[in-house]
Amino acid sequence: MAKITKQSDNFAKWYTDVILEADLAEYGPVKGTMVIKPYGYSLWENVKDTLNSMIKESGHENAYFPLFIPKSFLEKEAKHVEGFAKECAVVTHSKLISEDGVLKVDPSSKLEEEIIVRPTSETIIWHMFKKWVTSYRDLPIKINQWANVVRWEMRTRLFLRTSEFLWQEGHTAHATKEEAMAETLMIVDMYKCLFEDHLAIPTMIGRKSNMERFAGADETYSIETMMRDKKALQAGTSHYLGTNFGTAFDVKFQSKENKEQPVFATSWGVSTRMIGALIMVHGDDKGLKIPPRIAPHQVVIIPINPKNEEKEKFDNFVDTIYNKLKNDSIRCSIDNSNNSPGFKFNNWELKGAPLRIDIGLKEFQNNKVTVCRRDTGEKEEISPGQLSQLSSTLEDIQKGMYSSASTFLEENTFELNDYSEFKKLLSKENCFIKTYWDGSDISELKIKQETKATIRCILEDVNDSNLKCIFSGEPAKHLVVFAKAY
RNA sequence: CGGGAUAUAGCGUAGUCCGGUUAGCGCACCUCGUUUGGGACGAGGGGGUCGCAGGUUCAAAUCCUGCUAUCCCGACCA
Repeated sequence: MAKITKQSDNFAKWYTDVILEADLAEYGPVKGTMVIKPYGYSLWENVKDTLNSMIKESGHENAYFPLFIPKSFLEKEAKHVEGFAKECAVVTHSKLISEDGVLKVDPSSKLEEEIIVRPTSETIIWHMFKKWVTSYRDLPIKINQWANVVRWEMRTRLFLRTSEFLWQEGHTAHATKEEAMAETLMIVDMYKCLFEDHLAIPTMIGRKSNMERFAGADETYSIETMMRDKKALQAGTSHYLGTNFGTAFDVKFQSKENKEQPVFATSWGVSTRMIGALIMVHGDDKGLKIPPRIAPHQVVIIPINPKNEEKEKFDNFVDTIYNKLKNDSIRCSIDNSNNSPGFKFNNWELKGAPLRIDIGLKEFQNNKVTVCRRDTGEKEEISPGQLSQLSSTLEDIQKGMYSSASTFLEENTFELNDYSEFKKLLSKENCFIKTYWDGSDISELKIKQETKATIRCILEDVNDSNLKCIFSGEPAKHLVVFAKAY
């Protein structure tokens, strides 16, 4: 049977093994594409549903904008062009001709204007916002869309970087800078809550440096997370776009005072990449470990009755247990597959189900069930009457997963301000390093070239002449966190 | 976009150097039986345009040419 590579042997291989073996996803026929299988998709759906209600509760409305974007739209915002030009799928023709069963592009169907498959939707959305905004009464507009986008990446990995991925992209338009900035920050908090409370993933949050900022943003805030191999993964971003897109698409509004004013923008998103984070933050050598709140199966029941003794009564007993859990709103399923118990135990550990309930003849006769925790491996016999405590066990697992991930992040985050120590530490192991930086591109670039570590985010600004940049020794402007990143 | 490797059943592979039976094996699958508390076992069975297109030859998975795709490593990126 399939065994997965140990994390310590080859973390990258472990990651791929887990995804394929746990049946989350598999490779699509076109390079960089991925089929998200039912188990992986239901995981995504649970996250999506949670986030979707947060988005709606915070006053946003869902809408849908087209996949196809005229090439000319992308040209309108200079930095945006620069950022995305190198990774766009382009539609140039609309017809194929069949020659002896071989399909060829019909040259006569060449498009007047080439069409871009959206790498993100700012341009098409701001094109529409121009039509929608004339007065201060039209603002703010707070739109979100769940969509797929395409970025033609050189190097791809399941969930982390695929040519096509699923995400949510929020786009808002505001009358003032303050309001847009407040929106940007509110979203950061929303993502923080999603990651910490639901995915049990601790975060490190801050602004991006010039070099790492989103193409077309004035400020990018990012949600940084630490994987088990101690590399950083940017798991979500929220951008303050200033008036860049408003200006590029000529969107203006008339104020109460009848003055023409520019429109301020934000955009923000999290993608299926977050599933990658989930895998790499919690997984172990047995496989996935999914936090109860988003687990497709919170409890899996494994009946063990090889000889079908007292079949009817036994099955009724199992059903009773199942129904009790259902009534407690626990996502629960019974594994009646033809596999041996041993296989099922391993398989559900691989798939990361938080709790397992074994019911054999032994339990049946004693009116008990055996509960086994994925996180600790602990087994406990309880009576059916005690099943109601499982909801709190699940919460306990959820909290435990968050706190152990938190401890891991803390234990592997160091504060230092000596460059030779910095280099020594990073050459030895991956980690997060908090340190001071002078804010210059040159220092950042040099550090990246020498250590491969990048500024993940700016934690805070500093104004103290005693604090010096770790690289240049010049007065420091920011406290930042460095790490090697995915 | 550079460097490397690979392409044989659903998956993993042997065979390729040195052309020659009906392309072999493991896993998975199907049937039957025995099993089942930490990845069960036996017997039987089905499944292959050997990546694609040409060429050499009496004969090509094997040699030659071209193409395509994927994987790994770098540069770039959510």
